[in-house]
Amino acid sequence: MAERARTYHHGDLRAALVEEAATMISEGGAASVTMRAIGSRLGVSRAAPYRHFPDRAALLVAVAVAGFKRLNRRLGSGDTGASSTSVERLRRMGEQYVRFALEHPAHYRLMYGKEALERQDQPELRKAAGALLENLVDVIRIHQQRGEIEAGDPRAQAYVAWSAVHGLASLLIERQIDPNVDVDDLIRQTTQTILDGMRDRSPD
Amino acid sequence: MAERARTYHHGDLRAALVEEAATMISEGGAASVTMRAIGSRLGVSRAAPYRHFPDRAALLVAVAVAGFKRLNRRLGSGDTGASSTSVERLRRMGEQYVRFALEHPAHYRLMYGKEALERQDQPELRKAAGALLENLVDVIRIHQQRGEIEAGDPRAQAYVAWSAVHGLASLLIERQIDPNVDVDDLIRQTTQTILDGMRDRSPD
DNA sequence: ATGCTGTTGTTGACGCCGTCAACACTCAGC
DNA sequence: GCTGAGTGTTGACGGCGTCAACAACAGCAT
Repeated sequence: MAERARTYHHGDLRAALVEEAATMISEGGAASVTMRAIGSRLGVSRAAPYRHFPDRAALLVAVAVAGFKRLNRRLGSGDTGASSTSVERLRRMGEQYVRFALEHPAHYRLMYGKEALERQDQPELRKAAGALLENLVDVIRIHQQRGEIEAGDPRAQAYVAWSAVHGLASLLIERQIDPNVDVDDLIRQTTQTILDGMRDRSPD
Repeated sequence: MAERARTYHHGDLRAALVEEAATMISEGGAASVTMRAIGSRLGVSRAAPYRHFPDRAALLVAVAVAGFKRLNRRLGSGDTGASSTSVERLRRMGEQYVRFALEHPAHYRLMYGKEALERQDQPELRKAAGALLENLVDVIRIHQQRGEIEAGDPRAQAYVAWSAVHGLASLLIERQIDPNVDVDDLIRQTTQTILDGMRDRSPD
């Protein structure tokens, strides 16, 4: 069941393609994922991937979707327990978000780079990114109810927070930030600034 | 001096290439800028651009640098006068930043997309982006001295603010944000949250 | 004016790419 | 065992970036 020992049919080429593409992306960026190269690496012909994806962009979209799911899982696993004091959970989410991007820069780039996918509105991708947003909205709503975050449309606040961490991740990945600054400090300061800006100041 | 009326030599092909590339990018994205297409559009051969740029990436870098300069000029032109109340100037910078990105999405993408440029550390590009950061640091320092922004490393604060507006611009461009939300409101809320988070709370 | 030299533009060719069409193999179910 | 759908292969086409060899021009010294 494990290895089908060189049969004509691969066994599960589709899954293998997505996995191998992710590996290639981390090694040489999305541009290095060519249909010919990935076929060769998996021991199949250049046209074999077309039995599972209509074109190269579709394969890359599948990889991007997988990335969003991984990221989502990572963010969700952050202590759902109410043990966290204050808005600690939100801070941790932001931190994990940026850390994911730094650990998988090329993959992260692909997830947000519509350019590389050159396609109209991938619904799958939109759904995966949407799930991430929903997660964030939920957490924000919880903290609103606890009075730790000012009232207002939680979706808008989620967009603001998402913008901050995505922007930081993007600038770091694209090497727009002086390598001498302490990344951990910067992450902390970014999340802290956002949280301070969203803190409930009603008793002011 | 204006038109050299079909001579063998173009006159100023280098400048024409950068300009035409920018046009093509706005029309069909960076991917549509091929050496053959741009040559054809300018009435020269496919290899002519190579007399002015070592390869396609170098041409795109030149376009990206031009974009940073335009953006910088736009941000700088925002009322240097001390007439602005409070941190109004910072808010306006953020707004103009995002607006630029929305008006020139493909160009903006190129400016930050190292992937498309697939190159090691373009010093020209680094310098252009660096100028933008310096600008922001200067303005933040001014507001710090006025006591409108909490003390601390202004560079770190600049990175935080930059992250927020860049992230928002990026998410908007990549259509990750529900088109039903009011973009102007979102821009305002983002800049406001960042400014609140950076506001001096020493008399707390 | 003439010829030299460096710059700029052209054409031909190479290899790589995505993709399609036609063909080949394999396997499950009859 | 036959069949048909699913999967993988090969050949071919056009487009791409790029290099090498060649051609036209501009400016300058003579």
